[in-house]
Amino acid sequence: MGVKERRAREKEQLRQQILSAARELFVNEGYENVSMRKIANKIEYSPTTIYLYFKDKTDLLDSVCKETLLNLLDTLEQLKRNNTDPVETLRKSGRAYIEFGLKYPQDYKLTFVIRPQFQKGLGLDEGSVGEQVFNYLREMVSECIQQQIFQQVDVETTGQVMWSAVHGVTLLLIDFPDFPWTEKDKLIDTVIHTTIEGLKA
Amino acid sequence: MGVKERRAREKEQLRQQILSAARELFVNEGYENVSMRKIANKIEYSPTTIYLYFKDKTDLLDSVCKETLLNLLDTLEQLKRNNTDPVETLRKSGRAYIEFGLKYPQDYKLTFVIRPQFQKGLGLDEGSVGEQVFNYLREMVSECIQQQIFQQVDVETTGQVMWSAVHGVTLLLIDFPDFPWTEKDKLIDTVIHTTIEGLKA
DNA sequence: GTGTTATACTTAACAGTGTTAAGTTAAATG
DNA sequence: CATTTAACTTAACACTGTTAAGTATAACAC
Repeated sequence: MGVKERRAREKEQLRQQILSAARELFVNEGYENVSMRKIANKIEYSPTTIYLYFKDKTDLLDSVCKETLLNLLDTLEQLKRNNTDPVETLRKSGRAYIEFGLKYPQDYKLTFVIRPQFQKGLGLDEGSVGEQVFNYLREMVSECIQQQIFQQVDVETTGQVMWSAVHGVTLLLIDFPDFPWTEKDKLIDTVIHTTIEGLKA
Repeated sequence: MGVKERRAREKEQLRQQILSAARELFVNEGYENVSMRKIANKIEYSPTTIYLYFKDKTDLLDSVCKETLLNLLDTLEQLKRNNTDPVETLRKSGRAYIEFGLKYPQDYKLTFVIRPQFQKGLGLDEGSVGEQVFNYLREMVSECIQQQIFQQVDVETTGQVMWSAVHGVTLLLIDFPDFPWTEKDKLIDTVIHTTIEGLKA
C-alpha cells in the first residue's frame, strides 16, 4: 500500500513549497503586500489551491512564524553545548537572539510583532515552540540565580527583564535604521552588559 | 477679507474631523482593517474627499502618529517641572513612557511599529516631534552623567540603552497580553531599576 | 443682480484584495 | 473498464486604495 504514502509525501511537498514561497514573499515584500495570488503565481498553482493546505492567510503566517521560532530555538540550543560560565552563556544567548533578529529582520517582525496583531492567541501556549524558546531563557537565567550571581531571585521576572532588553534593542535597530545609533555592536553589547550588571546589583 | 480666513478655518476643521475619525478607527479596529470608505462614512463625506486633505492612507497614518508623539512629549515634559534628583526624574520618565504606551497601546504600535513599516523615513528627522522626544531622553540621561552617577559617559549610548529597555517591555506587554507576566507593575519597575543600576555599575 | 471663475465635493471606474461555491480533470480502486 | 475519490481550477462576491472626470455652490468682478 505504498500509494497512499506517496500521495501523502507529495502533499507534504507541496505544502512545503507553498510555505517557502510565502516566507520568501513575506520577507521580501512585507506581509501586507503579498497576495494569495502572488504566492500562487510563484508556485504555479491557482490561488485557491493554497486554501486546501492552509485555512487562510493568517494560518500561512502562523506556519511561517513557527518555522522562524524553530530556527531561533536551534540557534540558541547550539550555544548551550559548552556552557561553562552561566553569565557568559546568558550574555552569548542575548547576543545570539539579537543577531538572529537582525539577520532575519522581516522574519523577526513577522513573528514577534505582526503575528500578534492578527492572532490574539500568542503562540506561546503550552508545548508550543514559542514556549520552548522562553523556557530556554528561563534555564539560562535560572543557573545565574542558583549560583547567586544575580540579586533578583525571581526567575520569571529576571527572564522577562532580559527579554525586554533584547527585544527592545532588536526592534529599534530594525525599525529605525536611519536613526543615528551608536556603533551597532557597541550598542548591543552595552544593552546586554547593562542589563546583566543591573541584575547583579 | 474675513472670508478667506473663515474658509481656511473650515478646511482646518474638516481636516481635524478626518484625523480624529481616522485615529478612532485605527485604534479600535487596527490600521489594516480600516478603509478610506469607513473613515468617509464616519464623517459623512465621500471617500475621495479625504484625498483633498491627505495625500494617501499612509499620510493619514503619519499625521495620526505625529499627534501621538506630541501627546507623549507633553506627558514627559510635565515631569520635568519639579526635577530634583536626576535619577529619580529618569526613573519617572521611564515609567511615564511605558504607561503612555500601555494606556494607548494601539497608538503606540501605530507610531513605533506600524508606521516604520510603511514609511521607511523614520519620522525622527531633524526638528521633528520624534526627535524632540528623543532629545528629552538625552537631556534626562545627560544630567545623570554630569552628576557622575552613571559609569557610562556616552550620552547617546546610554539614552539608547534606556530606550531599548522601555520600548521592549512596552511592546511585549502590548503584544503578548496572555503571557504569564510577573505582576505588571513589578515587571515595569524591575526593568527600569535594573537598567538604571546597570548604568551605574 | 448677473455672468464668470475658483473651490469643494461627488460619481464612476480601475485594478487589485481574501475567500467561497461550484465545476472539472485525472488518478486510484473495485 | 466503470466508478469513486482526491486534487485542483474557474467564476464570482464583496471588498480595498486611488484617480479622472464631472457637478454644484459659493465668492468674486462688474
